[in-house]
Amino acid sequence: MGHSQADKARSRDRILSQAAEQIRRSGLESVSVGKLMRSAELTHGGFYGHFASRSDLLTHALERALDDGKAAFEAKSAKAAPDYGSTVRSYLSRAHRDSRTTGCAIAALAGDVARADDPARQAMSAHIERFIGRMDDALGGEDPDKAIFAVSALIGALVVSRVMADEKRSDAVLAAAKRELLALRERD
Amino acid sequence: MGHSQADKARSRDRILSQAAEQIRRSGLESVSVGKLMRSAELTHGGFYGHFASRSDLLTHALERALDDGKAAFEAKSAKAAPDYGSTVRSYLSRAHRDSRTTGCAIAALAGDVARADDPARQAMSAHIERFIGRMDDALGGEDPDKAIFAVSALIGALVVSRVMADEKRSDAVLAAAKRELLALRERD
DNA sequence: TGTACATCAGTGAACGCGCGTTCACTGATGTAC
DNA sequence: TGTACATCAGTGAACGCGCGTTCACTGATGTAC
Repeated sequence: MGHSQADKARSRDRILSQAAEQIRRSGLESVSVGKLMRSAELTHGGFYGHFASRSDLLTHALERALDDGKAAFEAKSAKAAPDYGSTVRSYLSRAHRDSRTTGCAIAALAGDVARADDPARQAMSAHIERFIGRMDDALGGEDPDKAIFAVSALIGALVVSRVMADEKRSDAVLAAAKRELLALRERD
Repeated sequence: MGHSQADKARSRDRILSQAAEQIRRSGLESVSVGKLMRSAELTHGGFYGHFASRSDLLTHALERALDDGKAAFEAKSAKAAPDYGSTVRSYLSRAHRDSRTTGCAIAALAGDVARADDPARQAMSAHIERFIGRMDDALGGEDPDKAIFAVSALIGALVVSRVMADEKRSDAVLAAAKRELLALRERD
């Protein structure tokens, strides 16, 4: 336990990154202050030096999860201007399906956020819009509806593939969506 | 408080339907035994005459929610063999988006079930497969992948539309998905 | 550069509360005669 | 059909526990001189 300002910043960062992982693993409401602080190697009393309340932490943890997910995803596509095909293939890969804790946080938390308060919905909406924007660019920007639809379908297919109890059927969902979304580019 | 066997069956039914509503409103883990029993106009002690544990109740409540959602949806399409176009239009209506508590439970709970235990994923998987089967019939049964994709995209678009904080953008998600999914039928 | 001291990051006991679950009890139900 | 009684649906007090939050405290940090 350090006492410097730099230590405090590092503590906050550790708390947030543990919280972000936790909400993606088990949902927005799964975070408990005591367990969270223990996982960040601190004691529960110190929590309120970093956040005003558990609910305040949740807002920041959601933002962090969304940023982490985007960063992980953009790191993979590497290039400044990722193309449509590789985004679809990477998003609908089995590796992405199986890494809920590090993958796209929109897919991991959309169901939770749909019933959350306005700040949470605002935060996720902004990330979805950015995702749509990138897809629109990748599609040439001629038909914004295609980008909106592609993003919705990517998220839907990933979520459904994570529900399917039978792995072969789960794979089939990813494969079907991949095929149809790649075909979408050619259409009209 | 009745004491007959018929009364007990009615009590169980009331508990389950309250629980099903609750999990669709606020998520699988939001159910508390005390509040649930109060909402079913009983006291908490009686709960264990109906279910072995809270977790046992959750499994049954999920099944109930899935059945309720399917029933509500099939009642709307009325016919024995609902067609593809009307299913898409009804699923992606603003009315459906705005009635999370009574609409499709797959969309309401997919995110929760993706991180739930195997029984829950089995139960929802079965409902998704049935939905895919109906869509495959409606599409003529020539390309099963199309039905898988359509179901994934319907669920994704509904979930995303429920996240969007701006109502116009939420409407745009529904409209874009509607257009693209109706076009899907004509393709190949 | 060295000392004195205010600041403040982190600790851990304590709080009131709601949770899931158990259990002795009450009294209506429904069956055996 | 009428009575005696076993069954059992539902009640409500009690349990141990973990929760979010507060607070007096400790001791390292970093600043003023």
